[in-house]
Amino acid sequence: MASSDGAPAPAKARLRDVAQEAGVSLSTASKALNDKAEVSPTTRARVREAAERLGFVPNALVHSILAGRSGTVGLITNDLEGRFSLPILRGAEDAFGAGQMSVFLCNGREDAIREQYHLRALLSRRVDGIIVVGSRTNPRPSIARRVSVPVVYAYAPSHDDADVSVVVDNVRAGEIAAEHLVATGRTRIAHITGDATYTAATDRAAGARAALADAGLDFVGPVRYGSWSEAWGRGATAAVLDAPQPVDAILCGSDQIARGALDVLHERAVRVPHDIAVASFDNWEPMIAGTRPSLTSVDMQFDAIGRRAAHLLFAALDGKATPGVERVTPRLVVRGSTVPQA
Amino acid sequence: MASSDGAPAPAKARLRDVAQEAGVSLSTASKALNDKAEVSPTTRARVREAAERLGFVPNALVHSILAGRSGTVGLITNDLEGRFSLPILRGAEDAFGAGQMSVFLCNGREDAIREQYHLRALLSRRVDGIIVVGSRTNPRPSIARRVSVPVVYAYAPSHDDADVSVVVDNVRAGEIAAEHLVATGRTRIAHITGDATYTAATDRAAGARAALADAGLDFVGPVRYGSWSEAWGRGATAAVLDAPQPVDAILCGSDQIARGALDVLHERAVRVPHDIAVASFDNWEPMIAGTRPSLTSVDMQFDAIGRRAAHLLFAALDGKATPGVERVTPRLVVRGSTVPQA
DNA sequence: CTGTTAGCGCATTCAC
DNA sequence: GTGAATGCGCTAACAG
Repeated sequence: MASSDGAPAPAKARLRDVAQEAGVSLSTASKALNDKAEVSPTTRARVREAAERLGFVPNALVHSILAGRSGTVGLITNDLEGRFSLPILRGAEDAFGAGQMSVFLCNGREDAIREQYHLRALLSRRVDGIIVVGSRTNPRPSIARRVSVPVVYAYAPSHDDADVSVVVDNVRAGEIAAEHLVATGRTRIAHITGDATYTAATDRAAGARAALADAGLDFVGPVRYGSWSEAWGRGATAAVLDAPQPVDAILCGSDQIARGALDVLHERAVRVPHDIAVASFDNWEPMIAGTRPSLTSVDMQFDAIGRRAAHLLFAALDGKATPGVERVTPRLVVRGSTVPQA
Repeated sequence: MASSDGAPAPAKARLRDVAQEAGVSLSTASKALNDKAEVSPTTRARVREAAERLGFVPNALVHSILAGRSGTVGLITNDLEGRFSLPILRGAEDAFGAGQMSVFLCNGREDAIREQYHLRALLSRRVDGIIVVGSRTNPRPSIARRVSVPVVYAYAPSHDDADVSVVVDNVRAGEIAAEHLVATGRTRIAHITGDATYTAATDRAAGARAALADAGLDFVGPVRYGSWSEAWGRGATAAVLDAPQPVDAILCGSDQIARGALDVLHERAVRVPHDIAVASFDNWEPMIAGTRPSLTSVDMQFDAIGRRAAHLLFAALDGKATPGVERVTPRLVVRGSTVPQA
């Protein structure tokens, strides 16, 4: 098992054993370990020591039954790679306070049956609440009508307005990106983005367009919807460059699309950002890290989503549910693809 | 909360409530729901129906206490992005059988204190076992000497030979990659890889060198250790091309390094794979997806590691622990960077 | 200050 | 067939 030395058999010690070892009664031992009531310091010390010696770890299962709260939450994800889930989990862990709340992570894999299966297991384990993380930003079906614990939807909102959801404000993301391009003097901006069936694509485009309108501008050419791939970034960028109207900036729907764009610009000896600036969305570190120049990108603040989801779950536990969709504001990270760097 | 319709208050139903609703005693209800002993079909049906109506979900906490096994395992990860953890979790979920076993995922964040904290929480929740996922392949300290449940180390092995570990066979990975290059007719192979303090770098290099030796070959030039970045891939590739000895293949320590290499080769109008073949390690989909040509890479089989870890944990639960390090064989994925594609 | 008792929700003996 | 009784590990009221 765990130890190589012939350590004392790691049989789980019970409070009873501790009490016996310390020569006190069950309840005294309990009080001593829980800093309860009046227990003489000597006794307390003796109990503590006994517990230490026996490697006593209180049984949280029992405590959960007694308290009616388990101190656990379920996180149901549908995101295979963990691209969103892990950062969100991190944020949630932070908000919960490490060790206070433990998280059951289960992967629904986009399969409703599987999700139901996991849901049942979570309820059976008496989680205090559930966070559902979607795989895309589109609204998703509510998890179940009769769930006995609060549910918070993260990243992908629930279809049902009565549910509690936290999402990235993609419209705002679009605005932020466009405002930045305008602020750095760009006026002829093309937009290449992903699949139009993703609200992430349409929302960002709408936000950007609105921000441009505020500056008396509009996109040059149509919004070029395609796929979230580098290949599409390359293809669409070539089309943009070959179009009659010149551009001085390309806003890309994702870092991967932007990589494709940079590739083609480099190939055609277009200087970035001097001739054409490039900005994108996601700020996905591994994608960003290697680009030349480094990529200005709008960060989606997954950690913040996780933290807010945890907070909203807490609030719901206290009966203070806040139905509706909360939007987290993304954050622009400026790098060399829009502003020349030292 | 969860439901928008005025669904019946989702107060958790207890077995007692079901029994009452069905007009039977507690134990009869229990037997009926657990397909136990002799209960008249009519009674059983009546109980079932009552349970359904009340949305009864058995309390697994109680069952865990009674059975002495909780049906949960802890997964302690140190991998911030979930790059390894999530695929490993997936594999483990598969091996456990969805819903049978629930997984507590906690993030140690490379912080021993934090890890201990989580460990304590897991033990308190009476997990049946623990899987520890490292952030790099280097051996890591054993989690604790006196842990009362089996522990399996995944990805990064434990320092302690008495522990149970499952890792990728990086030496084999190196061999596989080199064998492939040799099999496709390459004889002058350079190797660019990451930080030499990572065993992943040194093991792969050693494996590749051994395979080359079997073919009467050796690397052209020194193994170029650096960092796991595209920038290093670019820099080192330039150095390789500028060196006096010509090469016909570059083996890269990671997909990111390979991206950097492809970049420079493309820039210098070197044809891949015609003039120089490129192969790498990790087979990380998002990194691979956009390259031109697509990248031949050795897949690290994280799912398999997760599955094996789960199996080993099961075995240990049955008292059949298998101390030592088990190595999972990686798998070559051939693409256009080594073999011209249709 | 310390010990005794009841009971959390359920499965599992046993009697009836 | 069915139901009342014991107990899992622990804490919260009570007594002493």
